[in-house]
Amino acid sequence: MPELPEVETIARAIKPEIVGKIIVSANLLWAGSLAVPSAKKFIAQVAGQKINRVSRRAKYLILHLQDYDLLLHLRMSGDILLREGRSAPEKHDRLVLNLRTKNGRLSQLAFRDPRKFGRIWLTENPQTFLGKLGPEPLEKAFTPQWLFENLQKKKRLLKPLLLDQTFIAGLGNIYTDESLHIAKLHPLSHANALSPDQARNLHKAIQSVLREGIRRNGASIDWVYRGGDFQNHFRVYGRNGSPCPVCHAVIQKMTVGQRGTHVCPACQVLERK
DNA sequence: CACGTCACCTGCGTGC
DNA sequence: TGCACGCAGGTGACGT
Repeated sequence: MPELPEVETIARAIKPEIVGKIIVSANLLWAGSLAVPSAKKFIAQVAGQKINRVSRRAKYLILHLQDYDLLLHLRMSGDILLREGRSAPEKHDRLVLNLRTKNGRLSQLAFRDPRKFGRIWLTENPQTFLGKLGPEPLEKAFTPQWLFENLQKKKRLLKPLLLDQTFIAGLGNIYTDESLHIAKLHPLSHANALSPDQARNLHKAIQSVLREGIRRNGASIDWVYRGGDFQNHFRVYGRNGSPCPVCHAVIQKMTVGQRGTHVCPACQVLERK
């Protein structure tokens, strides 16, 4: 489930539930989920740490602890679940943090990840792992001007570029397809061929679709469910064979950079350069 | 630098 | 019902 709006939804949901609590202990059920440090160090270092703050950067969820930052990346199938009290780990739990409030109330934070692609970092230097990310698309540094200038510098195909987290941070397959459709741009366009107007439209589309995703609490598809409903408002993603909501042409599915890609052949015309 | 390919994993829907 | 297959919201390591 995890693109920017989904991770943001999770961050907002768990923040009031876990800030101020103490991580009493950690139960690491799949060591492969741990990027850094070693399992032994992780368990020792995380124990006793208070959760001071929760934030998000790109698709990373960040728990700011007393002495470390705990970074969680959900990749394709990860999720975060909170449980009251103490219960046995569930089938796809990869890490469970046992929490306690000052007055002794117990709860758990579970990192659930069926496909085991997700990763966890416990570090004093988060910039080591977050430093190469591009701008946050909903923050000030991401302006139409910035987008145009930086598209000009890239020869790459538009969709793979938008998926590149070092270019812009937070877009994934769904929100990229949706953005391109709103901006009436073809995923196979060359980045440096966009006009200032097209760049401005793309900028606006990216921001509006991410805001819509957040407003709808993200998209919940397949067996991963978080209560969001953006999946009911997709314009093109997963809608191949259905009519375009704008012009009613039949939406087509193609492959771009090994990713399923959805376009309206009438709205998104590939200009040959 | 840009691009393609593969690897990492499990689960679900489809079609035979 | 069983089974093979294709596909999935992401990224990183290669090779050309």
